[in-house]
Amino acid sequence: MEDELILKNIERHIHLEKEEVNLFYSLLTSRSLKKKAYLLRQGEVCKTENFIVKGCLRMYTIDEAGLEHIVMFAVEGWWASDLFSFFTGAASDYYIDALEDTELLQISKPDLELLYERVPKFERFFRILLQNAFIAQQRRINQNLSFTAEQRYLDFITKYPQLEQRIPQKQVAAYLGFTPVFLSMLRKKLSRQ
Amino acid sequence: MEDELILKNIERHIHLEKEEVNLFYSLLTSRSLKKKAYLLRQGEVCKTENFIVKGCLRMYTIDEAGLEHIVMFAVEGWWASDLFSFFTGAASDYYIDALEDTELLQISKPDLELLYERVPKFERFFRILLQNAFIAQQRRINQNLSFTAEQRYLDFITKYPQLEQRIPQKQVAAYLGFTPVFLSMLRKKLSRQ
DNA sequence: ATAATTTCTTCAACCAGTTTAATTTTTTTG
DNA sequence: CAAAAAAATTAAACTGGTTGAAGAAATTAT
Repeated sequence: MEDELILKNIERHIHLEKEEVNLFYSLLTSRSLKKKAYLLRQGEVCKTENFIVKGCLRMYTIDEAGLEHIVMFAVEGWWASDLFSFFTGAASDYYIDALEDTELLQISKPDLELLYERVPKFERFFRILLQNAFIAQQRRINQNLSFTAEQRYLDFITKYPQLEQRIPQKQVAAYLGFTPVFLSMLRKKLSRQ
Repeated sequence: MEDELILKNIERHIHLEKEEVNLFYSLLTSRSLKKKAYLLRQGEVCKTENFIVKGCLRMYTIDEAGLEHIVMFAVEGWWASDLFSFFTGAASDYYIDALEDTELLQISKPDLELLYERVPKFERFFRILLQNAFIAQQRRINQNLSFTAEQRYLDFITKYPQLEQRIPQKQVAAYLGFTPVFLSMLRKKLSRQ
């Protein structure tokens, strides 16, 4: 089943009884997104936490010049949502859309709160999720400060293995913070050595 | 009293009874750091959450080339610590030191856990703290991608008002991700217009 | 106070990454 | 499978930000 992936993901951090698993499953909604379909748009409130069963999402902004800047990618086994908007109920600054046909499992905020009440250890799990997201961001800030474009690209390849093969290169450039043209030059240079 | 600042900070998010305040105060330790003194070094575990009563700290890394890159500043009324190391018990990648003589209020992890047990709503407060730190980081990643150096500098001035007057300019440059020389040129250019 | 150290400024040469635009390759669509 | 659209490559001119070096200003230590 598809559900196995999400269960494995959760049981890396907390152990669940069979009934607790059943309750959790009963609160999940599955959803499909076609490639290019939006899960969230700027100005909307992010109402769900989304676990990716299959496919790939990106979260991004559009700057004044109309350029897209990608804050995160999420593939199978990852959670994707604007946690800020989800937690606070504020309008999101971000878009989230699908780079491939994608299947999700979603849990809404009221259902999550119900879950916390019935199975408090889920609170622990979602706190760990936030912590991990925090750490990943801190790492990225630091790398943007201390790495060259080339180092960032090489790090990207190892951090998101295979992803480069699945998505357009211009998306990689929009994540790394330089132009597609420059990425193309970089790749050429690296392939020569 | 110095304690008023930390109480105000907390009561922005949760309301406390007198006894709860007293318990909280009893778990705080105050500490002074002379300018240039370290609160945390790379490789150490961050054992406390630190509230700044007076002064200024910075959290930074040193890259292979020996350059310092500042991940955050923290002034009066802010919390500073390596949350990752604090939560997980892992060795920190960061240094934290004082840019001015600084006075802190500290709470250790065991005491924080005691506090959570006795006054569960503190759990809420520290979760909000993590959320806010998360949001601030997300904003910074996005700005590093979509803003020019000049925009980032102007944004810095409004986000950390007066801080530029308190610390050496080279620290500002190490935060913004460019050289002190370039910052000097930027300031000259901006003062002319 | 004076000396020593750190920080800031200025300038010129330089380099990493951008821009624009033309061409080719790949992917998507009917 | 053909046509259209999107993405990738290449090259040349350009710009934002760096480097190194030298002097001036400010801070710190004695």
